Amino acid sequence: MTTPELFLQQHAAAAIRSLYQTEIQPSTLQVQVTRKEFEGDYTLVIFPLLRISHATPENTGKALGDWLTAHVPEIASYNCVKGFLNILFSAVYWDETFAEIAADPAFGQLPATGKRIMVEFSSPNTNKPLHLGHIRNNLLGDSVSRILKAGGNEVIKATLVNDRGVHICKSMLAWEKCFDGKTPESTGIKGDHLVGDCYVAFDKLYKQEVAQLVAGGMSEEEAKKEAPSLREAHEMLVKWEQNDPQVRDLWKRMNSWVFKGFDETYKALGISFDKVDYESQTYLLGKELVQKGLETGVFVRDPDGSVWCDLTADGLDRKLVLRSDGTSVYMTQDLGTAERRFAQYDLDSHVYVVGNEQDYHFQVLKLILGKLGFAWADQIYHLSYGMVELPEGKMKSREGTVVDADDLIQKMYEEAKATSEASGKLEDLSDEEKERLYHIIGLGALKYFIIKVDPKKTMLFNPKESIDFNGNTGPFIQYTHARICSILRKAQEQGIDFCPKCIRTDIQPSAKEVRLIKLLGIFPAKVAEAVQALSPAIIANYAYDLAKDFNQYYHDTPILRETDMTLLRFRLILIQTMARTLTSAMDMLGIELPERM
RNA sequence: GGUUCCGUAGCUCAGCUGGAUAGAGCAACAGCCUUCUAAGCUGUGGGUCUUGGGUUCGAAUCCCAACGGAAUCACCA
Repeated sequence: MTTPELFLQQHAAAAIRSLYQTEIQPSTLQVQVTRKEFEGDYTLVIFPLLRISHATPENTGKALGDWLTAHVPEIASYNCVKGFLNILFSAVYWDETFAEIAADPAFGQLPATGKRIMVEFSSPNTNKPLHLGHIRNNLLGDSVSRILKAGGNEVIKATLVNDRGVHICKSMLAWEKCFDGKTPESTGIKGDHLVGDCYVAFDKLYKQEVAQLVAGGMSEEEAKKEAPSLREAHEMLVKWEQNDPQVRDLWKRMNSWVFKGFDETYKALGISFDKVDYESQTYLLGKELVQKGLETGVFVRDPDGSVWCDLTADGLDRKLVLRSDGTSVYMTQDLGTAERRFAQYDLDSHVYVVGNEQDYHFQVLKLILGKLGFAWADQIYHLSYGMVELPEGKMKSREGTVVDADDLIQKMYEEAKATSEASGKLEDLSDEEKERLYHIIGLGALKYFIIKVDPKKTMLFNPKESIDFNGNTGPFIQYTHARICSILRKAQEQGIDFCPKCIRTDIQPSAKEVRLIKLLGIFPAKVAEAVQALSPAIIANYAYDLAKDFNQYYHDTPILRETDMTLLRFRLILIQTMARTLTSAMDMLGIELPERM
């Protein structure tokens, strides 16, 4: 399908060839949607053409406009304001464009690229429950996966669970010391929260110890290193690495609590993975790469045995890839994991959804992989997203200012329930159906709220003002869809038959209908843009525009009271197409659209 | 200090491959439920697009500088 922009560019280029005997690349012509205060559908910007026409903007525009209306049947009329040539397409053109969209079952799906892409996201630590920051990560990762899929790619959703390290030992230690053998079963506390409580308890204990040491005359810096609980945690990590059965057992036990808790949260968020890696199984990867790098001179070994990569020539620092004791660091593991994944899955590219505090890390990762000679190094994308901040600033787990994921999801559900009950529109539904709806709506509000903002920007969340259900929100779009479904339901009850394949092309669509068709037509371009930018926000804002436009249309077009059957069918097909487009856009965001609410 | 990112209405955000008078929502105010769902629609007020230069016929958008904010610069992950 050619877009109106392309269509106009091509014909305008032909006009220029004919009028001025000049060849011009159609893509260099500037075409935009006409601003609504002017009459027209699309606007060709004339200014850049003046050096070809050697005439005033008005005369150039008039010459082009005359040529176009005379030679292109789809162009009905034009007007020229200053250097802007506003073009009106004929009704037939819009009908045909719309017929194409409506008849295309895969509208908005881009052609298959044959590429396989891995998207890694979520990657939680197993020492505390998920919070709002993780929600942003999860939603972005899930949505980007869906967008890439709509963009014609095969997508593998992966996560790397950070299940080992000192932080877990801290929780384990605190559990042994102060939790009297409490379990999720014995307390009824969700596993990840219980382990999170242990982590907090550790921190409390640790701080007390540091304070005591400082009171005893030690410097604060030294006290922070010497606190007995921290030493114990480190000893525990060493035991873990030596496969000490007792430590391993506790580790497995506590991790299993956490995994069970995470599963619930993922389920509530509607998120799943195709591939789950555990750091306890991958943390040794990458050591052979270090060896290889040493042989090829990419890395150098310092006298103390540590191995480094010198990136000063690239404007960065020296980066450690192996400690002096021969153990690996984060970077080592990431190098190895990337190599293994590309080889194992024959990936064409790999997206990492990780917060912007790791921008530097990924810059280095990419560089090193390139130096090691992997051709796919430049196919690694770091989808770097900004932090979620509270009005008081950053969330700090130690100060108890984190917004817990489970709590937030629950709160959204409750508000959806309260709002729905107040409206009283769902009384005939079963309790089960109602529960499902409250969940869909609450989650829709939460997801949309987070995903509509540009990933790279820091975003603000105010827990005191609950996430809105009015205006530019998920529920607004869900509501719009429910209204559309309601109309289609009623049309069906009345026995009106309409199928997208048989749109008559002799209808004069109203201005609002033309606007809707135009907006629908942009959708594939929006998908392409979102794929390119790895940004769900583009799709979210598009979906809102579509819903907003529909609501205005809905308000003053009495669709079901139309008596002309041809026009009625046209309208029904139009709103059916709207529903389909809305559904596929929201599907890319992972937001469900209820048929009523 | 080096590097990267951000700065648009009272608040939260769009717009950024340069184009016409900078857009939504929230909050405030005024209307619209006998008509397909009022989680909606219409209207009013609200802006030096942080500032200053530059490029251009034309800049919120591109370049440079300043100011303000964030991230990062570990033998942490």
